[in-house]
Amino acid sequence: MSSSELQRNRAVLPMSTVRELTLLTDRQIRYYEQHELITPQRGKGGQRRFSLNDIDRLLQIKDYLDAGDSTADIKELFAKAERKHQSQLDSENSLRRSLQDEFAQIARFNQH
DNA sequence: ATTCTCACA
DNA sequence: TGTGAGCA
Repeated sequence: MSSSELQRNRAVLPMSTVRELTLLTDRQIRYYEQHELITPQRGKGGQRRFSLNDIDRLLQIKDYLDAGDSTADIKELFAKAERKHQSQLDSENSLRRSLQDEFAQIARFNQH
């Protein structure tokens, strides 16, 4: 996992910041969490700590909601996107392995 | 001061 | 989804 990707997942933002960045009310943000559209971490005193990816998710939720999708629809859309992303990574790894194998073969061949 | 949970004249 | 109460 890349360094920037880790940073986007660092949950450090408090409610107040997320509220302003997304233009959503804290009431709505908690509501979406209840419906498992986001899963922010918790800090001291049980307070939510959001990451940049959480912000991104919230922005997407806003768009989908405007487009007429229900919270259940959105949850499924995210799950689908996640599965797609995962299979994408899998095929990349598989391709990388076969290339490494081929190079290893070539290297062995050149030694003889 | 801020956020959290829970309940609802 | 909004609002107010009572905590931490």
